[in-house]
Amino acid sequence: MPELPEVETVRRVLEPHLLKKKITGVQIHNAQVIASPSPEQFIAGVTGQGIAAFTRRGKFLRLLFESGDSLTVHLRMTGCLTIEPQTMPSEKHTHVIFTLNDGNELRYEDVRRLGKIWFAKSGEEDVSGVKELGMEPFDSALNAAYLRGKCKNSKKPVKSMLLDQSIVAGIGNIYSDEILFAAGIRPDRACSALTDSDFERLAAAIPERLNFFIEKNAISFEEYALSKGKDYRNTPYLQVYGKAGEPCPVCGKGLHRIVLGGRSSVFCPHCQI
DNA sequence: CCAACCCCCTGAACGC
DNA sequence: TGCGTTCAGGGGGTTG
Repeated sequence: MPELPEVETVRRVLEPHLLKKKITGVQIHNAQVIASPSPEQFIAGVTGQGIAAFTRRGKFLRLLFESGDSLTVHLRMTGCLTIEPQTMPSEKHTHVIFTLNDGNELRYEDVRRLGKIWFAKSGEEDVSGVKELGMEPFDSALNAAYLRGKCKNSKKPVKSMLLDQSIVAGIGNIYSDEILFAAGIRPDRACSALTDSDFERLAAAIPERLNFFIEKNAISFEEYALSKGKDYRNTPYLQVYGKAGEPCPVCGKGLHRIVLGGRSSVFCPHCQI
């Protein structure tokens, strides 16, 4: 379930092994994960490209090529990227393989095939959805005033606001619960009912919590490779997500679970107001 | 404008 | 043992 901290972990782990490498070939085992263009155009476009940068925006990853063309990946629920020697057999759910010029392969694996990959020529309109994203959580302009401006006329629950990628990019169901717990705000509070103090605590909790989990996720390339890119090590540090019925780590009273917008939400009715 | 649903898709967990 | 149901949820879509 990659959200921003997991996606950033993938970026940090793989970046040194991708920069200045060249993609010499592409195999598509399942064209379903190629969002655009056609598989034929995708292979023709990606083959021969030199990798200049590996970046993240929200939950999207992007390989920027020296030509200015780019490859954008969204892992959704179960997607993962690995770099493995060409000699290592690929997994059952490996859908796309990019051959690198150093004897390795960049592989995209995705059990549920919900993830997507886009190739775009330089200057071509971006259809991946990246350009619709809101502010990065670590942007200094993400402050109480920004959130208040997005919220003042909305009766939506604050949790739905956090999950809205066009407001803040990168937060999913796990970290929205963790952020709201840290900020002491109930997930079902209406946005328009939040006070200035609530917005201050929320604006502080967003980068603080995400950065905390990025740091807890720190992993070496070797460990990452051993776990096939599936080992995220921050779950022991979760305070409320998935812990309905368990005692609140602060007050000891039972954590509650409600459903908001079809999403399971766990919170402490005593600590979160 | 919004909420409430469906869809994609598989595997784990659970009830009988 | 095995079969059916439910749940997990990111993001796009449709309907009321």
